[in-house]
Amino acid sequence: MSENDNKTAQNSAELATKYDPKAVEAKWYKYWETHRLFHSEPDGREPFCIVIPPPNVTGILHMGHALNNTIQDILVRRARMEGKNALWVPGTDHAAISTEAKVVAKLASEGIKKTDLSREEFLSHAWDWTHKYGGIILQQLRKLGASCDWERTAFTMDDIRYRSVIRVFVDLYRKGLIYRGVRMVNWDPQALTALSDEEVIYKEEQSKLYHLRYKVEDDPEGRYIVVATTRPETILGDTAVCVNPNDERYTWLKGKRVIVPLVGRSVPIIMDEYVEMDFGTGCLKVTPAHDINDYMLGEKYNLPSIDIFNDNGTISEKGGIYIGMDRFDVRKQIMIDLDAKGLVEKIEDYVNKVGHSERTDAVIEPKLSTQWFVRMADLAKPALEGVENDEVKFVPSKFKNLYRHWMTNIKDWCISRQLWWGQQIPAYYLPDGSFVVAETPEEALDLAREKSGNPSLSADDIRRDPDCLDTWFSSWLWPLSLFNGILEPDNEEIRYYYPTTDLVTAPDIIFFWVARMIIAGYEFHGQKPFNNVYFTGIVRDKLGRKMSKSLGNSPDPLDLIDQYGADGLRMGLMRAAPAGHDIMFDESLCEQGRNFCNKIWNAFRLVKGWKADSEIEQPETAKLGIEWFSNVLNRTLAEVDDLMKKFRISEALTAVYKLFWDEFSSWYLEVVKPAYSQPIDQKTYDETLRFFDVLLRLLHPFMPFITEELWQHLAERRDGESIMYAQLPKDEEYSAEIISDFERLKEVVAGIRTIRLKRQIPNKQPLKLLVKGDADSRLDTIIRKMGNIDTIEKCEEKPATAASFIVGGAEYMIPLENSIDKEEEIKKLEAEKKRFEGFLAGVRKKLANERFVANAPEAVVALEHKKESDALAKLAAIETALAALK
RNA sequence: GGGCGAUUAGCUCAGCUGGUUUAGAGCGUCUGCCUUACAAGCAGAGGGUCUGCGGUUCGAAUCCGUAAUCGCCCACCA
Repeated sequence: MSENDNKTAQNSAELATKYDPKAVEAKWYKYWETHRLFHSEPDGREPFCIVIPPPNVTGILHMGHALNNTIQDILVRRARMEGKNALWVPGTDHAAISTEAKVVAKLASEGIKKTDLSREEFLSHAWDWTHKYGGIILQQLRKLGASCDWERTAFTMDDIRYRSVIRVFVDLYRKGLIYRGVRMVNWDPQALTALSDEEVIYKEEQSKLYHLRYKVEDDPEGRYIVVATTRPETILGDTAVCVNPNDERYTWLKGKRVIVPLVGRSVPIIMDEYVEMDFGTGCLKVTPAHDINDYMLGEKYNLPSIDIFNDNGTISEKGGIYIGMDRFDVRKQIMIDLDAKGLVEKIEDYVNKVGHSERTDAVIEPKLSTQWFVRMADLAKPALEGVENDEVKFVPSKFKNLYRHWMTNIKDWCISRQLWWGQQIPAYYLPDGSFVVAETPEEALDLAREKSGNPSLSADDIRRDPDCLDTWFSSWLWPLSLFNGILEPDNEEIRYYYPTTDLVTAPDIIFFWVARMIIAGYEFHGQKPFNNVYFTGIVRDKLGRKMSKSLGNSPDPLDLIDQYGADGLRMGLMRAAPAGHDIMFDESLCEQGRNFCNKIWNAFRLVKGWKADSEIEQPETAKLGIEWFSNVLNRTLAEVDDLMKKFRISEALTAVYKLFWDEFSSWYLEVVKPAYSQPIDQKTYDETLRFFDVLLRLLHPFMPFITEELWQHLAERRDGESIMYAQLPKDEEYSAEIISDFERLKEVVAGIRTIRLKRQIPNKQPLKLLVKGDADSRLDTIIRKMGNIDTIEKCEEKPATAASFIVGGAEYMIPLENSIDKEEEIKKLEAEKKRFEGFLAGVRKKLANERFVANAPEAVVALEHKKESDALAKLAAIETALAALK
């Protein structure tokens, strides 16, 4: 490959006028990979490490991934170029619920029911599925340019990670931090499993508040009370009605019983202050089996609990009626039946929040069941402290509040899932119903024999818990388990790479994952898992809506790469993505990125097209241009360094963007550019290539492909070398004065160009420039070149027909043959005069204020004085210009 | 119900230890250019008084308070 490319590099005329990412990206990615340039092993250098937030193994790349992984890649690539031993570890997550759901659906389409399969058979289908679809997303990450060390690709269910999870479970159990118990849990009737609190998403929904009549038992007057509920189907499980004891409307009910409609069950009236008197009717039906609050009331008053639902959300035998019907169908039917009996008082519109499963979106059913839990309160303490004292730094820091709130109100974590796809809980039940917890079946048997006092117990006598662990129970170990830090806590890799450097993730998994990793880090390794957490924003569409499959508003990142190139997509995403702020994504952002690639490409074509000649003397313009640009370059290097340290990545990219486009292309290249088909002097040529080299290095973390491509055209290199390892210059000095002098020059040139535009003077026609007043002539040669000025002269009297503009304290004039529009000139000058008079008045007001002069720092006062004198000079120039006109 | 964040140009956003010229960028708009690196481009122009009100300060887009609007997170009100 290099032979061919080097040939094209010899002659830029062969480079296309447009950059074509397709031809370049695949080639370089392969080059990087085959030369193992992403690979890292422990050595003497300072480590820099990021672990990828493992995407769902069967998932595909979406915009959130694109953003998140671009940021990680930028950080890793930059670290490499700073001389660090940079490692980015990739991997995927087994995503228990969603993968199992996909496999179940696939089997169903083949007419196979999960219940007909053994656990082993099902798992073999699941592994087939994982191997077939797994890792697609990792291929997609390659398209994005992600410089992951693929040799280290891990999976939350592979051997090391599986065993790590089991070891941790046993460890926590033995520490008394894992327990098994009956609790009200969030049940997903579609996935048929319990969920943790974090996996429930509450959505506001338009629903109804049904007012139902419950007859008072044996009441001679035939009175009834009205109960308000959003879930009439649950009356099948009612075991009481509750009112507030202070509610005078209902004191007559004390000690009475009411009849549950349709089912005809007699239930007691209980009195508890939990009931709000002013909500609904003030009467609350109590269904201990299907509502967390009712459950607590049931416990308190010793009420029976009737579980009227099957696991799949249909009515169970215990419901008595509607057996086998779906809960939502029952809701409709029961209202018809109640209405027929005259038991419906009224139906109101009502907005309430309904819990949905994060994975399946099914409406969650609160359900009593036996599950495994992690006791969190003590585990959370060191993790809370670590973030509070910035040992783990959050960027932006506002997420500390969120974290603190969650950590200080942390609930026990329900970790068992009624699934097969995942790490099976290592608990083994004895014939008597008690259990032991152990890493292996052998160990479990030993423990069981010991516990039962029966040495003849065999493996067949003990039964392993069929449930699996929550996926997050494996991903919370990720920064440790990737380096085998759980099974071998003192190995070389974990010692070298842990704690990792940065974690990049979206804020919506701060509790699911980030908080728990921090907890796990302190608990299982005595150390934080990472130094910094960078929270990205959420990618939204132009209208601010979250991107989602159902809305169809999410572009496919691969399509975008196809259209704009990976660099274009990366650039577009990053320009709009400050930390922690959601980004309103618009394809025009990618267009900008693509255009920028093209700009770089064409700047390169220009430079490579020059013929250098060592016989030619370096012109003054080039000398001055080089002096100026190297200062601007150094200033930007420092600026970018500072911004990157603060994770202000989009600002850093903006700085680089402007440096390349505005300063380098629009000014520097134009200043040093030789006349058409003329050779350039060797010195300027070499300097320009040097600048280009530094610019490419600076750009590389953001735009890896085009920079690698051009870097290889720039200079000869050996096979296996890459810009990836070219080092960034650091701590270069610059002069602010040289830069500001050039800024003034830009104003002068812009002034000349404006006059040309307004007067319709072609750029080709050379002009004469007259200068009146105090002006530095050091950069005059550049003014000549950039403004196409043939002579610059000092002058005292303004010619009658000269158009003019003012920069600093000097007036610049272009004598014109045809007369000028006096009125317009005067108007313009008057406006400018007014502006500066206002400005001057402000400055003088400050300076006249004794307290300002006394209190403000010296430098600030000096600056005000400088502003004053500058404004005075400018005003004087304006005045003389006006006088000359009038 | 609690908490957090936002409100700056037509749009999307910078401006994060108060003073760097009475606010910057990109996109869009307007004007003139196919000037042999780039029309995916070049050269220019216009456009905001920083959501309202009050305060602190010599000085406020920046700090404090308050109101309004929007967004997010958390919470067991049927």
